[in-house]
Amino acid sequence: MLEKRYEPKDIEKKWYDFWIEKDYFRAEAKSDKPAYCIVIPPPNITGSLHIGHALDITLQDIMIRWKRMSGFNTLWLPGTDHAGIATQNVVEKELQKQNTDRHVLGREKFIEKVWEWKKLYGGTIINQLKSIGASCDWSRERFTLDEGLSRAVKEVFVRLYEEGLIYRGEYLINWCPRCHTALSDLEVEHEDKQGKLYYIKYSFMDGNGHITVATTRPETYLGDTAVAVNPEDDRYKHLIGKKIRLPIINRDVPIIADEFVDASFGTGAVKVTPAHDPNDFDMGKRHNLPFINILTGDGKMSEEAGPYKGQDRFECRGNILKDLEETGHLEMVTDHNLAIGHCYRCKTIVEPYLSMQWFVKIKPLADEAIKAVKDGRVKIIPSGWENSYFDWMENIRDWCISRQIWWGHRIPVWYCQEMRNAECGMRNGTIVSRDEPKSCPYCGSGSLFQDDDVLDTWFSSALWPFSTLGWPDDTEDLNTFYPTSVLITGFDILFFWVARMIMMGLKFRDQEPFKHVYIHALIRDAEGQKMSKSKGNVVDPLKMTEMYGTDAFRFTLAAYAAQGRDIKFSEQRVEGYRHFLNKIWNVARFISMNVKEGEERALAVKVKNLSLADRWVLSRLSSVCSEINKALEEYRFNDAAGALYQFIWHELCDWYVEMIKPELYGDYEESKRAAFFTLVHVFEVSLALLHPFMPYITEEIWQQLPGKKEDESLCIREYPSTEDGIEDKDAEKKMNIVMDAVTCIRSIRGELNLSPSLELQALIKTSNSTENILKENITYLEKLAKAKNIEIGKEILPPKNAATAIKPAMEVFVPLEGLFDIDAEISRLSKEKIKIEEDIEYVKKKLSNEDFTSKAPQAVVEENKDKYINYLDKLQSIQNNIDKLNQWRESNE
RNA sequence: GGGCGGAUAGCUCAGUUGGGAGAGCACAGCCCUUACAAGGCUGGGGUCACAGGUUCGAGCCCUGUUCCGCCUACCA
Repeated sequence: MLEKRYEPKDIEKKWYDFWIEKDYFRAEAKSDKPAYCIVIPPPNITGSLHIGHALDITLQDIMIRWKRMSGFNTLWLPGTDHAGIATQNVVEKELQKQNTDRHVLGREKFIEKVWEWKKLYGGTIINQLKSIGASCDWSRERFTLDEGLSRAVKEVFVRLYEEGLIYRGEYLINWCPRCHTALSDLEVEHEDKQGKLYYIKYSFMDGNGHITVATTRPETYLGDTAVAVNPEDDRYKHLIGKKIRLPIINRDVPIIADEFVDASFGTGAVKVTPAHDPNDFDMGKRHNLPFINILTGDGKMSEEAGPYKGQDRFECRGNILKDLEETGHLEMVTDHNLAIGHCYRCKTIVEPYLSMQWFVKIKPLADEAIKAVKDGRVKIIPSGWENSYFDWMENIRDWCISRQIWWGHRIPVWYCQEMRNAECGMRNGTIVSRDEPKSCPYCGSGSLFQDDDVLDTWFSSALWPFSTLGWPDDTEDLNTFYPTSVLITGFDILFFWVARMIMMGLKFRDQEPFKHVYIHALIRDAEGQKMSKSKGNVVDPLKMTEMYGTDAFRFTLAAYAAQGRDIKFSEQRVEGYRHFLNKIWNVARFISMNVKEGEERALAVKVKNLSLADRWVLSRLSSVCSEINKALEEYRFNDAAGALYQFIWHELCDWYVEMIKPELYGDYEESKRAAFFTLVHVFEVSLALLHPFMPYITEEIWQQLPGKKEDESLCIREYPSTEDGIEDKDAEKKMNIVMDAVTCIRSIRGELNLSPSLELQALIKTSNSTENILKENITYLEKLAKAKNIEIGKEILPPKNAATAIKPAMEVFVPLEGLFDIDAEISRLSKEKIKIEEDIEYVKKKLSNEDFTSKAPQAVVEENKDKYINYLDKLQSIQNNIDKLNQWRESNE
């Protein structure tokens, strides 16, 4: 006998340990079974489980458990990401607390520190994944800085370099002055802000007059090396070639002509700062202008800033504005909206900054990745995301991959310091190598030093689907599981990660890394706001599992996961699904209460005499099985969850269990056994269907269920298919008639506020076809409608003082005697009458429209004609009853 | 600036080839009926954002408008 309440805590741990001990989650490198593989989006080692992970993990676990049960050789490959900048930041903060910093420690010692930190805290998130039931193959867990993955990174770097797809050069990149490193374009978050447009007067060198330029960043004027105008702009044509003198610092720069300048914006004259603006950079190249870097790496003004040297960039802006104003060079200031780039890790405003960096020439890789999606080798679900993917891929720019931090994959490049011969000189002493070279392969010098930079973390993540499987070695895992089956993740890393995996997978494996990409929603709070620590509106998934149990939480996430829409998370809904678990738990208790000694074996007996209820529920089960499988196949998690909820609660519990109670409590052994067998069978199959969604409670109940299958765990029971039920349309049809009759009586009871304990008599006037069905199943009516002395027949006449309910093919009368209120009943029926009259009007209009009858499909026309006849019948019945009631009333008066 | 998505019951959302709108929660009424009051039964509640169009027929397809959300962008 099961406990009165379901207590998740102990049970969850018990079964997770059991599954691990039995090694169910381990995949086979070689197997006759078809392979099914998902690589986990590796969470940061600095992270702890947030609700987005919880959704992501739940959906993956559902797919994995479903496929494992469905007979696949299933691999869910887990791991974590070293998260270069984020992790370095965390450890640096620790050092700060100890009043030291990484430069004091030195590179080697610092990295040791980070590894120590990783050992201590890096496993946190992995344990949290386990706690929500993730059935990963932990024996294959990987970390992006593992020896093996590092080898893959070097291999890829070297090969891309050798093909000319990786190059080094001095360009404008996004620079975070706080993290002290370059960022890729993607790592910059733009935020729209109300800013100012400053109009600065530049006097001509000869002292006569001036030209005004507009800028949002006045401090950069210190780096100006030209003023540009559009060559077609009549206002300025005559000034081209003239020189102006920059205020305060008195540098003389030319006025140049460039097509890029939009004459309609601002004054039509642009200050050109090649070292601090991407457009100006291009112009600088075109016109051979000097590049003056006025900033230092930590966002302060450099040597080039003259009197402003050493000032913080924003402090400097203020000072410069003041000085320009005082010297009469600030013409005016207007409001101006602009998007400002922030570092995605620390939110500091980034600077376009000129520096020497490594880049991936991305176009050739992107072209292949576009093709893979275009011709369907990679399918993105929901397909709406394909547009974004193409848009980004088609306008992609070279990827800056070097980072000026220490934690990460150090760039496998060395520089020869001596460059003893021409060959070495030709290469600028650059040595790109998989292994650390002892001496320069070109000139033999032993004086080498390695590039200081590390690679973008996403560079190693891009290799994840094959580096984790053993690449560059030719492993069995790789042959078995690559390409993987599906990648499940949020859209926020579609470009960061998904797109880059596709590029790298195609490049190095000649095959797409996954066949499907399922993009799920972002979880917001109940008001639709993005969750963030600063807003204080985060929902802690671990708290949810503690309060409601992991299963209820997981089921909630699945039920929420409709495609293409964000999730507004409400705790109430978790509570609702906890009730669902309670319901399931109680059916299990009901079953356990009805098991008697020796009955378990009887379950194996082939039962022949199935009742209508048995046949109905088995038929419903059959269609639910196919519904669930189809929904999961199409990643419609919410539909699958909804179908299970509906079936188990409202069909199995509300109808079936109630219907078989008379049999279970009765003495007729054969039908008792049939009912019990069917109940246990349907429930067992339901548990199996549910298992991927709520693994713990289903396992707990299943283990105690009589007549379960041979397997030692629900984890490895075969996933149900339509054959687990028995399709029986005839039973469904008959059952619907029985249900209609029950509903009629219940409606009368409910609408007249009669007590559920009050037994009612019922007289049912039927058509030919329904009479026998109802007569055969009269016990259901008695039980479910709490009715007695039921009379069924074609010739039934409405008794006096009876309430009436009408359904297709039946009229139900409930005599009420003293309780009967004739006026209330007339008004009840009149309401029904109005409804049906509206219906009739609607269909009549349709049918009398010749266009409809001639142009609509014949089936639709027929359907409406049938409807019309049925409506008329119903109206007739209602009218007859109203007439009768009126007669009675008159005769009583 | 470009692109994408959304607007359906009080709330959160389904709605799969266009054939008279559904669920869960909330609400109201009757019930401690021996699995379950975390429950049962019954019921009320919608101009499917707005305006046009296509069609015999539109929540669904097309055009435009408004509001909201998101992505993207080298708008000085």
